[in-house]
Amino acid sequence: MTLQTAIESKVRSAFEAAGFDPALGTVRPSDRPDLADFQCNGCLAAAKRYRMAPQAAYEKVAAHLEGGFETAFAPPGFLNVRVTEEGLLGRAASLAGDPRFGAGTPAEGRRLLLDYGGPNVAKEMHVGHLRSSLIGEGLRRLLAFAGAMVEGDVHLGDWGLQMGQVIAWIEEDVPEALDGAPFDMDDLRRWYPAASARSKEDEEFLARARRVTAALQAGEPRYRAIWDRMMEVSKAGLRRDFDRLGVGFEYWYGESRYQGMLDGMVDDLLARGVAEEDDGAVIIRFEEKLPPLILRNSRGGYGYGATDLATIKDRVDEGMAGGAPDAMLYVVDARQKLHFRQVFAAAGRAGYVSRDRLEHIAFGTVNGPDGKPFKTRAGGVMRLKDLADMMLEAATERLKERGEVDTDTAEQVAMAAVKFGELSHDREQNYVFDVDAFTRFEGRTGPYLQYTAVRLESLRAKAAEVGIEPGAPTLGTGTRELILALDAFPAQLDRAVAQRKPSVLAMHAYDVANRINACYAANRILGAEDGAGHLALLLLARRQLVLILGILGIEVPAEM
RNA sequence: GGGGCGUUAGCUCAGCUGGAUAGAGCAUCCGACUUCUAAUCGGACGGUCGAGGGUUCGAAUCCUUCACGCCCCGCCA
Repeated sequence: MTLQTAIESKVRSAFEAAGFDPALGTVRPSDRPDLADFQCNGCLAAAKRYRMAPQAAYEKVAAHLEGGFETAFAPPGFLNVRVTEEGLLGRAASLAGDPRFGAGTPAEGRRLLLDYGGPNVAKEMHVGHLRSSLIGEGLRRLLAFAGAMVEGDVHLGDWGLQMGQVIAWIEEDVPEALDGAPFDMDDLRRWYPAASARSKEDEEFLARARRVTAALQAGEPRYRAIWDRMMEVSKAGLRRDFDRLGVGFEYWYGESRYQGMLDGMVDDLLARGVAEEDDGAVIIRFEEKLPPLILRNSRGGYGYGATDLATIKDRVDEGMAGGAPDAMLYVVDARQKLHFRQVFAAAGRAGYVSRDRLEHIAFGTVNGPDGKPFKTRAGGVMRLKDLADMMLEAATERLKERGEVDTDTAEQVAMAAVKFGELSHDREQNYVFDVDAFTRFEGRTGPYLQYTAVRLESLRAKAAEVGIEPGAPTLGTGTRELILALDAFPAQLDRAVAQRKPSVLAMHAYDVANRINACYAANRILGAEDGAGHLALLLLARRQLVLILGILGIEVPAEM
């Protein structure tokens, strides 16, 4: 049990014993660490509800409080709690024997299917894919740690007009490829944007792309063959990018998987009166002021409304390992919010799955320093690989200042900067992608967290050399703050899980690291009388830090 | 026109759902390595919380109006 929950339980009982609503006894970390470790604001509410002075309410509650902590009244009506030194040391001792640091399993037994990544075939991944990939992977690890059974599906954009566009482009510009001439990711990287750009300005080309799309979907062998090869080349490239980020999936399904289901699904929905025809298109209407979802356009083609709905049906029917998921989580750009509301409502209406089992984990746009969606100086989007290489170069430069550069270490540092840079932001907000800020490794960054862990390991080794082994934790400058931070982990985990936000844990990790470093600076280990006790505490904190970094997908190098 | 999100320190962002003196990082300035990794630590500077009105003991937080910005709105995904 954490200090916070233990104290809260006592405070609530005291409120009850005093004749007040126990719900008023909510305890939280204090806003004023100079005055208290925890605070309860319930006396203010009690004063109002039971018509008495806040201090009188406090006196009544305090009369029933005892054990392990000191309380004080502070105007206008705060109940301040200070943990005793014995209480702190006791908590440190109990944490030392707990690999999970008191963390519960708020997602225990839940079977969750996570849809994230979502790259398009034939198109290289760029910085825009970072958010979905890293938030998705972070959530997967977070939820798994919280006791859930989680599986991920990359949900490739491998079908539809975009594919027709590229094939139409190939047919015209590099017809030999259609006849079997080899091509690679670099070729695809040129073709896709060219095809996409041309579709916007050349109506005739767009019309042709539509015909190609229809033919591909109808199974035209030559188109199908080149599509297969594009998939092969593309997936290999995507795997490289995902591997480098440490992002993995159980399923590499794509939109193409559901194509065979669409006719039957739409017919069924029409027959059951869930869907209806309108202007030649098939749509689902909603009672709420929600625009209808288009399943099939007037030309008989299917868009992603139909595909996404079929995906849900398939995930319920085929499920994950061991059956249907309890919930499906979509880590997708916030701009798709309306679309998912429609699709989720449609899934509910169709009877595939109830809406409360579908969640859109929306995230904001990555903007450039100008406040508009991020573009490179050249005006294009930055490739994921280019970003990673740029980070690697920056990390290598930094490591050079210390001596020999280990390539793996440089890569770990670079990825830590990328991941923490992403995961420390609230996913729901847009954020500014600033190259200079990203390649800085000081302050609230991934490398700072790694550095904190690395120097402690170094310290442990040096201490061992001179015969200092971690002993029973002792208190010193900054140790109170450190133990309180470690104690807060279970609550932060609960919050991160409830809000589906790895960023909550990222912030907590920084908090822990910050306090570790303060202790490190203030308390000498080697040659100090209580060195063994402080070392124990630092290493305990390091263990929690490394645990959280693991959840965030950040590795800790041996040296840096 | 309808809807969503946002506006907090020079910059980038927190602020645990109504509480104390609104907090970090970066930037700037001042300190701290002959002894454990200075990618660090300590301190200073810096804010009419977009504007007005309201709700109440109390508002960055809730309601409302307005301004500005980004985004979405039946046959692209």
